[in-house]
Amino acid sequence: MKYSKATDYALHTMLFLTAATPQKPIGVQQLAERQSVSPTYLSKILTKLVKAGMIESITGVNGGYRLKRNWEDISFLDIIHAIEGSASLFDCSFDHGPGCPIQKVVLSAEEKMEELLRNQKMSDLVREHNIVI
Amino acid sequence: MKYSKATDYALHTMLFLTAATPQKPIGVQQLAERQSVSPTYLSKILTKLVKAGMIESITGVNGGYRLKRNWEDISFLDIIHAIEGSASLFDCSFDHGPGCPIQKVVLSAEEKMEELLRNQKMSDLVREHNIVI
DNA sequence: TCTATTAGGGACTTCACAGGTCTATAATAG
DNA sequence: CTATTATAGACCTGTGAAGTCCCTAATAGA
Repeated sequence: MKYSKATDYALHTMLFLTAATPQKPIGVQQLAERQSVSPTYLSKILTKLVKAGMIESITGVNGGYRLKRNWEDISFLDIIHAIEGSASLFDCSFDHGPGCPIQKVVLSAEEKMEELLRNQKMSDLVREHNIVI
Repeated sequence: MKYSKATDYALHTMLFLTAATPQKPIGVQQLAERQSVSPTYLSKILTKLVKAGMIESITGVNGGYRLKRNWEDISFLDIIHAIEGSASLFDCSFDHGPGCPIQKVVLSAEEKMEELLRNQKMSDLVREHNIVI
């Protein structure tokens, strides 16, 4: 069980955009170079973030990607869910009447993890670590 | 990102063995029937639990699988790690000097989840829920 | 209005791995 | 000796991650 590389790319791109936070959008070309990934592939990933409403894209010359107004509230969990989906990481496929006790345990553990990821905003991370681009 | 079905089978088998806790070993045939999975496949999974030292197998007539002496201390995390491996669920593949801040966040979240899974013993679950086979 | 530049989308490929099956081998109770 | 049980290895199949390629749409600037 692992998070996908796409999630890795998404988190790092958001870190970069948050640390840069320019009015001027940043092209996928530039974003892709920093992570040694192909621009076409990265653009597919970023399109998911656009659809999730975290960033916006500007087509045409001098276009690219840029954070939206609510960017200070974006959490790690937001980004991860946008890429990985929001399905829970365990499904009991067995049949023991009402509610599997195993499922309950694993889901409460998952909830602990998500709680931390929900409370960790990307903007706070940038501020705390004094990350500058 | 999901836990494998193998983990599902392993957890349920351990729940069953813990609730039954007989001196007499239980055959994979019987264990497999309850979960509607093939005996050969389940035996592959249980072999991992044997190698991890959680259960022991007895070959031959009236053989099967049985918990080992330390069975009361076996946690969810023990079982999950035996099946899924112990690798962390996120690897930063980017290069930002010493220590990726994103990696730190995700790993601390994972640690929260594992903490709960480590503290939840299968034997406690059986006792609390009064599970009887 | 044309052109260079940018993102979006669909079709496709490749590879690894989950989730099995099948068969042969080894151990052991009776 | 035989029936029963676990173990191991080879094999198969489907799915999803991780990309690539190419065509289309939008738009800033000449």
